This record gives sequence, structure tokens and C-alpha cells, in this order.
Amino acid sequence: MKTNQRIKLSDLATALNLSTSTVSRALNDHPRIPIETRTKVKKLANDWAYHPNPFAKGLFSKETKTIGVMIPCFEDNYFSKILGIIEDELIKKGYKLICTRSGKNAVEEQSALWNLAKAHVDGIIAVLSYDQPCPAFINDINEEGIPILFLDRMYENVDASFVISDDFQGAFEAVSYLIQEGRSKILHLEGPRDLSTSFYRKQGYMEALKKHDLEIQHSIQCENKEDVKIKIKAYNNDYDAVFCYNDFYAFEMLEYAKQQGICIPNEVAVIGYANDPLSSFTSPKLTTVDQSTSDLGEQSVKMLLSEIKAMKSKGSFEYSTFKSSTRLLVRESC
Amino acid sequence: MKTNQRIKLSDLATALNLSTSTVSRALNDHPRIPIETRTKVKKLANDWAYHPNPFAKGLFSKETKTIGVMIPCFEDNYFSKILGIIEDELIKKGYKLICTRSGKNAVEEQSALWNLAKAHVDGIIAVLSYDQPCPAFINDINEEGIPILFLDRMYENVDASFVISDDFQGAFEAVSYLIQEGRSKILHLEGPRDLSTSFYRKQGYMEALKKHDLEIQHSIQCENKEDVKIKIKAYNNDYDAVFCYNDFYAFEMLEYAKQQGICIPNEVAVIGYANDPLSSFTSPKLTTVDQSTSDLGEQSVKMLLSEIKAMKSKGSFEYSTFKSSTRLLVRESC
DNA sequence: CTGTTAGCGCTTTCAT
DNA sequence: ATGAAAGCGCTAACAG
Repeated sequence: MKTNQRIKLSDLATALNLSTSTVSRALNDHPRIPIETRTKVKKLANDWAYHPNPFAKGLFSKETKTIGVMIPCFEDNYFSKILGIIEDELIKKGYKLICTRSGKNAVEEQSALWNLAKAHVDGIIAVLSYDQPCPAFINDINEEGIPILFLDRMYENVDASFVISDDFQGAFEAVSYLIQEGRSKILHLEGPRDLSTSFYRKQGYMEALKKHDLEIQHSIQCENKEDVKIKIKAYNNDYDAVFCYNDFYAFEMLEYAKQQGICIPNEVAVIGYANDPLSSFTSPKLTTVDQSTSDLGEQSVKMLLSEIKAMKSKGSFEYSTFKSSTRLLVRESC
Repeated sequence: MKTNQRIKLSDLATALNLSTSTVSRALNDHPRIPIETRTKVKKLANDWAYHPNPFAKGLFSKETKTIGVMIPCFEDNYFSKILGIIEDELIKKGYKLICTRSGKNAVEEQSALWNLAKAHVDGIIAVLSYDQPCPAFINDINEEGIPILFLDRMYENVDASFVISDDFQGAFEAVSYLIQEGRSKILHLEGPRDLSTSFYRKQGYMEALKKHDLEIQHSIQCENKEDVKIKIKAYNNDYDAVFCYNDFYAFEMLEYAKQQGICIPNEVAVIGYANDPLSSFTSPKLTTVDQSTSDLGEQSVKMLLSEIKAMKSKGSFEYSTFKSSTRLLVRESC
């Protein structure tokens, strides 16, 4: 009986000698349809593998049950872990996930974001890579009625919701630990400019030093991991610890130390950030700051969905910010 | 002038004192609309950031311009690299990417796949994790008019298109290399049961031995990396090389060797598979088989889109299979 | 309790 | 060259 055409509501209606509205209501458990009709309809729908055309539904309801997620890349373990969590949560709530990456520059990033808006997703979770979001642009997206939530990175002067990891705390604890362990000449390999994560990790580093009356601060700005070996040279091995913006900077540091014959952790302690799987494979195994990817993923979805809900019912929603805490994973490099 | 409602065709039509049909045609470059009308319409559309409702379009055209991709997980570098390539190609062609993972078991996997069909994607690229696809199930999806292409793994008795990496060749070359280097007691750490990749890599291993008249074959089946250390023990270090199903098995092997005081590569050579980023961070650095993720990603998209096109125009399409070649990355472990 | 009807935003005959 | 009208599959007023 099942044809190789897609079954639609009217097929069921004809077969059951009912109107499409009754079938529709039965399928949606409308209270005024008697239970037996409902079950009868549902049975046939099931037998015929009927599934509603999401486009017809979406056209009417203005909801697409689709969330757009933009991350810098799929290969970075931190982001792919979060993406996994997000997908899990989304599926639970009956949403689909359209995902995309930032691309190679600010222009591509902006167009990727705009593509999500054009796809009429119900909401967006974005990790921006290249820029502060242009407020006008965010506004354009909001005008489409699409809540957008920023993940991992914070932007000043942007009205939006944020789900971030507590970079200040992560750095503060890491550096405090180094100090407790007796290190006193602590360098910081600072992350890319214009990233809030770089900013707060540096703040945490400086605060920890300050708190322990270590006034000598050397924060070495590295735009990418290639900068590390080049810039660290200038310090003539005159340090006993390095707190790195991320694990990849730390791997470079580890390699540099090996080349220089510097013994880690005896001569120099190293701490990374993000708990990349690689970090437990280096020798020595890297001490690193672990961010709660599950918190981050779960909260983004939770907050975004509630904004969507508010948007739908009240036409507006409140921005909020969630900051997830970190924990130091002490391994062999310090 | 722009309201915070979504602009629709009729808004443009009203403003320009034209009918929606004319506006629609103008936007779609219908030849019978004079150029100047077209540009006028396009200008306003652009100024007002008009973008067509994909759901209205999709409802009419039956095309959703969306491709569903299912992979085992986002964290595996091999798959996330392919996913990236796929997204790039898809964007170029104006498609969006809905992605999902296999989940924890065959039931979840099947429902994930079915969810893609329900989302009315135009086509599916899938890496199955748990099972041979049930032909009836594939058929159900085909009946929806959705071409489905299987990636990375091959299934006998399934009518479908495949894009796979040449596992036989990869293994054959790796093991041949080992033999050339003078190894003669070569073990194989075989992959999970029921995976074509396991099967062909084992075949390649055996063929290479056979070709060089090395008849002693020890293929040790390991369902997962935890099996490695347990099962390898039985061989009492009586081997001079190990060819591993994947890099993670190889890492276990490396660790085992370290624990046993076996020197790699002097006493035992090790080769992994997949060129995980980790593999160049171990010490010694792991020799591994590199699969062309770009070939794999590009071909899947190319083939799938042409099937979609054929499906649309002729109502049917031909299955085909693409096999991508591999290359051995010689590093320090052999 | 259920059917009729209109409409979501767009495309496309079919007229003119 | 352009407009009017119908229809894609679904839902929800509005009858009855």
C-alpha cells in the first residue's frame, strides 16, 4: 500500500475516510478527538512511516526546530567536545543541528553567521574567531527574531547572552599552584590579541602573582603557536615556570625545552590550558586547566532554548551570562 | 523602513508597486523581466536584507538544500577532518549541513539516520558504527527519495554508493615496508569485528606476508584499544614488528613497549593507521598510514550531489564506488 | 466531535 | 511584460 512517494496527511485522511484536520488533530493529541480515533490514526501513520513535512510545519509555525552552531573548526578537541554535548542536548529537545565553521577570515565568518540566519534557524550558538561582533550585525540577526548566544568568548559592548569558561579563575589557580610549588619567575605565554580568553587568562596570571607579592610579570604575547619558540628565546632561560595560553603553546614550549636541554619539570614547570587529548601523551605529561565542556554545552542549549521560548511567547527575552568553573589537572610537567 | 519583521516577497512587491510574481521572477532572473526591473527589485531586496523563506521555497520545490551527515563522533580527528571538507564543499554548492552522530548503539544509530530522513534532507552521507545497514531500512530511506551514500566503511549485500579509503592498499604497503626493512615476525593488531576496514587491513597484512613468503601470521583481534595490552602479552615479546589497526592501538602498543622495556624501533617496529595528530607527538613518533581525508570528503559530496541531481531529473540514479588511495608516513617507530 | 476554509511565503501556470 | 490565482503540506479558526 505504501507507495514510494512521501506519505502526506491527505493520504492518511483519504485512507481513513477522515478530513486532514481530524488526522492532524489526532496526531497532535488534540483533546477533543476520541482516543480510539487517535490510536487508529496513529497506527496507520506508523505503519505507513508517515512523518510530517517539516517545511510545511515550519512555514506555518515559524519554527524550524533547527539550531545553528558556528565554531572555529571541527578538529579542535575542545570545540568538538562541546559540539557533541550540544547535539545531545538538542536531540533530547527535538531540535536538529546545522553546523558551520568560522572560515578563514572575518568576512567568511560573518557570512557563515548570516547563512545560519538565512536558513531560518530558531537560534544560534556562536564562537567567534576573528572579531568583536559588529553590534549592527548582531542587531540584524536579532531583527530576524533569532536569538544568538556567544560561547567561550566574551565581548564588551555587545548586548547578548554569553556562556563562557572562567578564564580568570583557571589562570589564577594554575599560577597560584606554580607559586605554591615554589616557582617564582613565572612567564606567561599570552594568547591572541582581541580574544577575551587571552585577556582573562592574563588577568588571572597577573592577579595570582600580585597576590603573592611576585611583582615581576612577563607576559609574552603570541598570536599563534609558531610565535612561541621565537619569542621565548629572548628570555634566555631565565624563568622557572611557564603558564601557557593553551596546550598547543605548551607543546611548543615542551619541544623548545627539549631542544635546549631544559629539564621539565625540574628546571622549568609548564602548565597548558584546555586539556587537549595530546596533553596526556606528551612526555612529561602536561599539567593543564580543564574546562567543563559539558557545562558549557548544556548551558548554551538550555539558555538558548529558553530565550527562543521567551521570544516566541513574549516577543522578547533577557540576556544572561553563565560562567563555568575550571579545574587544574596536575600531571607531570610541574 | 525596514521593520523588525522578516521581509517577505509581498513587502517588496507592495513597496515597488509590483506583483509578487514579478518580484519573484525578477529575483530569479527570469528572462522575460526587463533588466532594469530586475536590478531595481534586487537593489531593494538587498537594501532590505530580504532572504527568501527556505521553508516556503522547500515546500514548493521539494528541495531543502540540506545534506545530512552522520559520523561516529566529532572528536575523532579523522572524521572531523572529513566533516570539515564536506562542509566546505557543501557551502560552495549552496547546501547546508545537518550533522549528527551515531550515538551509543545500533538502535540510536538507526534512529539518528531516520531523523535525518525526517528532516527531509536532500541526501545523506553516513559512516555507520554498529552494524551492517539493514537493507530494508536503507530501502525505507531510499523510498523517501533520499540518496544515501556510505563513507569509510563498505557493506556487502547493500545496494548503495560508497566512498572508502583503500584499506587493503594501506595495510599492504605498510607491511611490505616492514618486510623491506628486514622485519620478519610481524604481528597484526586487528580491528573491531564486522568492520570492513578491519577486514581489508587484515587482508592487506596477510597478502603482504604471503607475497614475501612469510607464512607466519598472527592477527590478534582487538575489539577496542583496551584489548591491546591484554592480548599482546600472550606473544611473549616474540615478534619484531606490529602493524596496528589504528593509531590508538599503536599508542597502546608504544606504552606497552615502554613498560616492558622493549625498545622501539630497534627491537620492535610499530605502524599505526589514520595519522592522528597524536601520532607525531609520541616518542618515538609514530609511522602511520595517512588516508586522504580531502579526497574522501570531496568525493562524497560530489557523488551525492550528482545522485541528487539524477534523482531529481530522472527519478533514479546509479550507484558507484570510489576508493581513495593512502600513503605511508614513515616516522620514527619503524 | 469533525469537516470546511483560509493562509503560512513562495513559484508557476494561465491569462492578458 | 506583468498580474491573478492555484497549490506545495500543514494547522487552526470557524462553523456545525
